[in-house]
Amino acid sequence: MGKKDKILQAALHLFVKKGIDASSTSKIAKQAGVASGLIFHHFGNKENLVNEVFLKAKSDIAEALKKGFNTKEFSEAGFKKIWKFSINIGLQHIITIRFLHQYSYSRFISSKGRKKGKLFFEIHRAFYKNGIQKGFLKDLNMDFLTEQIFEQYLFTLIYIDENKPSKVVIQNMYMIYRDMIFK
Amino acid sequence: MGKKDKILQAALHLFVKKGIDASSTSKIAKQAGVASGLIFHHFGNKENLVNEVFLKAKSDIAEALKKGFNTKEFSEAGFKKIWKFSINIGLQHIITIRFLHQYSYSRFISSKGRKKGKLFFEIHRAFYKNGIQKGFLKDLNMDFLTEQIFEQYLFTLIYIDENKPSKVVIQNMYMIYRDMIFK
Amino acid sequence: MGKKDKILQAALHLFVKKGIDASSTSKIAKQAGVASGLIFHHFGNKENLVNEVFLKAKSDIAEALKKGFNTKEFSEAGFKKIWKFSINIGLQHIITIRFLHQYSYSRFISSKGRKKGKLFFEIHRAFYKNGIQKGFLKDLNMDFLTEQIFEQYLFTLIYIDENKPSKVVIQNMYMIYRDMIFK
Amino acid sequence: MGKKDKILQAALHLFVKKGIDASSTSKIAKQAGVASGLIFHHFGNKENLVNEVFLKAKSDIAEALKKGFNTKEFSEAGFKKIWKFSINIGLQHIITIRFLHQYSYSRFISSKGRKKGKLFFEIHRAFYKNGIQKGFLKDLNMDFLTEQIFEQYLFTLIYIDENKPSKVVIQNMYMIYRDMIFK
DNA sequence: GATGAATGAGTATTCATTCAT
DNA sequence: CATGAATGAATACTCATTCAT
Repeated sequence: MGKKDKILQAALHLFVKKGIDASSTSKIAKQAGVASGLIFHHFGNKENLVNEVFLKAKSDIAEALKKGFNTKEFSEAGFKKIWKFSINIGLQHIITIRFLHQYSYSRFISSKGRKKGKLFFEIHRAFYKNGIQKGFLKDLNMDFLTEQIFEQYLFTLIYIDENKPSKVVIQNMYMIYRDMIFK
Repeated sequence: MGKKDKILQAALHLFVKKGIDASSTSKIAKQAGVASGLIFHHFGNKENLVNEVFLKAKSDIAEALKKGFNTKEFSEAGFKKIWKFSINIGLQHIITIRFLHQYSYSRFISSKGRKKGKLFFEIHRAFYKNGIQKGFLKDLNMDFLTEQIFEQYLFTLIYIDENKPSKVVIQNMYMIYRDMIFK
Repeated sequence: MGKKDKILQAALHLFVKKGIDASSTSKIAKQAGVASGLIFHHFGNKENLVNEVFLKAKSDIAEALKKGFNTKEFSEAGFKKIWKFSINIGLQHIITIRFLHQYSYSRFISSKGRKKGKLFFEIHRAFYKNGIQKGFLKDLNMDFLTEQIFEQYLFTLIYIDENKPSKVVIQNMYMIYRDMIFK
Repeated sequence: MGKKDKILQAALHLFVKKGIDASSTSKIAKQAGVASGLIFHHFGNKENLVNEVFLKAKSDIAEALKKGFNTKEFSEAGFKKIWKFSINIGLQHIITIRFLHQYSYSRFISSKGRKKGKLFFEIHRAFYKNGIQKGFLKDLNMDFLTEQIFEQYLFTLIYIDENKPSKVVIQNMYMIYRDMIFK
């Protein structure tokens, strides 16, 4: 892995563990095993670093989730399959998920970064749109719907990771999820 | 207002606007119009100050919401009334709400503080419990249910504050909310 | 001497010896025997410190020179007396003089500071004005005249300090000086 | 223009605008449109670069002024002609002039560099010497005289550049200049 | 209760310089 | 000749906290 990637990785982990403000650039550099100046050579300043971590996080999750979408045709069974798959993927990327939960809507992410980040999930938007058109899903504002679903997705993953609930509880969680958006 | 309260108020506003890490005690003191040393005279250290801000926030919201609960008997109509009332109250205390959204589950709040904070909402837990017993609500783990509801409440308020949605959209938001927890 | 004054003094000496850019605030603090943070407590930032050093320098010199002016009435004999007196005073404050020579017209001094600094020399301006009115001095733009004279004064002092010239040479220097401005 | 010359030019401009300490090698490289390493390839270190900029500056000015000296025979009329010519030349090279004014006697220029720099002005020294011998100029120490004249020349140019004075004022400035050194 | 001078470790960032390519 | 990634010491400035008044 190149040194730039090592910085991104170390930053992601520290941001989640300690918070962005409390993760000094020198600690990030030490953790990444590079000179402190290299962060500024590659990213210019800490703010840019944070935004690049964010973009990589969104991109990584979007990439990993993509494999679950083998169709644009919405169906309830298909949705449940995707949900299960997505939860599994999310638990495999739990650090990245935690970062997104903590910072997606924080002052650390510029609105430019937020906009760029949304582009990675076009495939999901299309799927939900199809669900609305076919009459499965509530006819909600698309923007609100997708944000709500993603927030809920993140919250669910963190709850699972922290409380290791039984299969029954997870089943309950799915139901809540489904009832929120299905007609 | 006493100087101690001025400090608490200034801290709340700065924490929401700039973040806790980025709100230095000296800036808080300046904003409150008091000497920097006074914060340590009253609160000992910054950590204690943060936790007292948190406790006051929870207490203020709980106190304000109390007036909406004139019964412990759960009913769908009563729930909707309370929901509307709570949204109005929340928008009147939007700064406090934002603070709770950002920091309730953050590393800044000690587990002791979090526990204390839950006590203020006994009245709500009782109400939901009654809702489960009467068969209105899904038979979910009480802890998960209340956390989920409060998170959802905060998210809704912030979405409304930021996007000023139409009555129809707010109605939709209520429906999502209701379908999540009602059987 | 208070700690604030110790900082001003240490800064003056370092600025002259090493240059302003090369005199780090931590070196200034160490030289002054105070904590590094105290500079920022008292002056806010390095720029302000530099400007306060400048103002103190101008004020100190102006104060010391004042004693030489017991009249506002210009005369050639009086002028020569004042010149000799001023040279002696200047040599006693040679560090301060060097600071003014190096930085009075540098980018380190704000135009606001420069303006304030001029006020200290009202007494001189009045004296030269009188000299022009009485027909002793060339009828030059007052602003140009006084700046020219002060620059020349600083240059002379530094030449004397560095080359320790004989009385004859100093006499020559006076003549140059006189011929520049006398009709 | 070769890349080496581009570096020298960019350095000159930045040194005048921002100061030498505040002009980092990487900024110089960026301004010159070359890779940062190239400065060290050509000049070894920053100090050498500064001294080469200085030498080029002196050489450029000396070269440009040379054309005004078509005689070694001093005369008052000749001197005035040369003065006017030199002021015009100086204004055409104002950046270079400013560099010399700021740094000729600064700690950035090594004594070796200063000595080398003086060689470019042999033609002037000879001219003034002739002026002393012929009884036009005061019988001052040659070293003091030439330094004084050059300092005065630089100061005059900067005053003109900054204040755009009228012809009358410039005429006054010449008179001061003349009276300083003429018997 | 209230002030604000004083501390010194810590922060983001810059810098001159090196070196493999 | 030319590039730009990489280094780590140094810099201006901030911070939580203490303490004498």
